[in-house]
Amino acid sequence: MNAVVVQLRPQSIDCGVSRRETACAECGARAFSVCDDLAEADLERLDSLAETVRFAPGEVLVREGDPATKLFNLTGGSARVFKLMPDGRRQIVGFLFAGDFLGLATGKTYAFSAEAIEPTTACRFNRAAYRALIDDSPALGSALLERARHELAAAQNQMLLLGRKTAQERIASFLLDLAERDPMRAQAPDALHLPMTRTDIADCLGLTIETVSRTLTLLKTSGVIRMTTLSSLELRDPVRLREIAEGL
Amino acid sequence: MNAVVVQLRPQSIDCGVSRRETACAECGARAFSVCDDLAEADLERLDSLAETVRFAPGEVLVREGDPATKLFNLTGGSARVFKLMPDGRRQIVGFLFAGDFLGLATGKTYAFSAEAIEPTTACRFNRAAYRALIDDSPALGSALLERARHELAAAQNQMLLLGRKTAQERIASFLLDLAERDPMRAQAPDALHLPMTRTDIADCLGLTIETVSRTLTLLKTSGVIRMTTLSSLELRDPVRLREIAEGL
DNA sequence: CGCAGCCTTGACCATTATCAACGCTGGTGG
DNA sequence: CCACCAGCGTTGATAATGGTCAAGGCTGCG
Repeated sequence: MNAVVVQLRPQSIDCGVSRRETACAECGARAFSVCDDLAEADLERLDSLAETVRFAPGEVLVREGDPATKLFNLTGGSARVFKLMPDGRRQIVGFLFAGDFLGLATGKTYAFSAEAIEPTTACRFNRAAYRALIDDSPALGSALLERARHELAAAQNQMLLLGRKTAQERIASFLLDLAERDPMRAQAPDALHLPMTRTDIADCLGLTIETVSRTLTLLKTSGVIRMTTLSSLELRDPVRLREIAEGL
Repeated sequence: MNAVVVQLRPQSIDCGVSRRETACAECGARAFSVCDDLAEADLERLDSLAETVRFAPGEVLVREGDPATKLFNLTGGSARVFKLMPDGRRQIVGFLFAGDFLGLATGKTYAFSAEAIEPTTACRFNRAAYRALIDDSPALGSALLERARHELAAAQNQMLLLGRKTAQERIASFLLDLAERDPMRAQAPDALHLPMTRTDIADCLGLTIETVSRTLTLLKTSGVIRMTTLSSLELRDPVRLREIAEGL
């Protein structure tokens, strides 16, 4: 397979993994090329651009306001992307998992911070060199544009969630979203791993940890979900959960 | 000026206005080319793709769920872009003004609806043909990617607003945002036109019309703004307004 | 001039935030 | 190996922000 750009899971295009890393152990089965027509020279350039980096939990990938010199492509683990207000209020604008790209929304400086949640590995690129490569390769450019479209659509869904949904609807939407975006480690169908803390979930959904906790208890009590441990649960009634998420 | 892509105002790249329309009366002074290197053949293609359309207030430009066959570029007036929940709850994900592009976040079907607020004119394109042109023209593609970046960054700011700001902070942010995005019709500096209804503002900020009204009254009373008519106001203390928006 | 639609204001209510206490759990050191 | 401690999560009581319901006032158009 001669592909720099691989799809690690549905609707998640990895635009950074170099050839050596294409056969990712975890997700190799799903990986397929969406960008076969890159020239050998481009592949060499990408290889020379990329470096593999590791982050411990809590470690900073990028900091809001810093000059945006690097782009990242998560190859393992997970990260939170967030914005802060001067008084410390935090809004998590997204979680990243293996295959997700960090830096699409980035201009001269980062408009958000990002931290690893778990031990995390990523492919790091020099932004300027990467952009030069995009300009040379229309296929890579349109793949990125496609990804930006998905992120924008996801952002609009999140606006609907934050602006108009109740606490229960938010939690239900969040769980379904997570199940769809991070199916890699599902041991069983409808099993779900929550690498992030309750505080992270609260800051993503515009709630407090208490409300998150109470709402999870509510869903648990009504039999829609079952919590196996603090960080893993089971969607016992995904259909009902979807109805709740949509406000039905 | 040989430019299909013109910048109508800072950070707003018009990727659709054909040559004939480049010298827009309202904003001609600010327009400049960001995409000079399009071939004459591409210009002809764009011309043949584009058609000018008019919308009366309330008229639908696109409807959520419909096949996405058209893209739009507003050349005058304004529009609201929104998502609906089954029970009618509405979230406005953005307002569009002259020079704004509609359809960036669009895949096979529209993920949002859009309606004209005022009498509105737009340049309409066939999506498939437009995408083909993008593939042929790297400059146009990267201009679109750049625009997608800005929209994504704006979406993240809106998430912070919806998830973590108080009613007063939301209104202040909204007014400042509007002042920045729609400076065209400013008669005086810090004068501001509100083409949308209170309901629109509420549905954009995740509030009710009553809260919007009360909060505007509050800002009026504290002397930060002054309302000239229902749909136009004056930012009397932009610095203080900014502080309020940031939660200081 | 009158009406319809939108906006404002007021009174009351509810969802969620805040404050507080307690419990679980995993890691560390005795 | 067990016990303690720190950090995170849960639960409860109370409070507040913003929502709901209701009435009245502009305003612009016919």
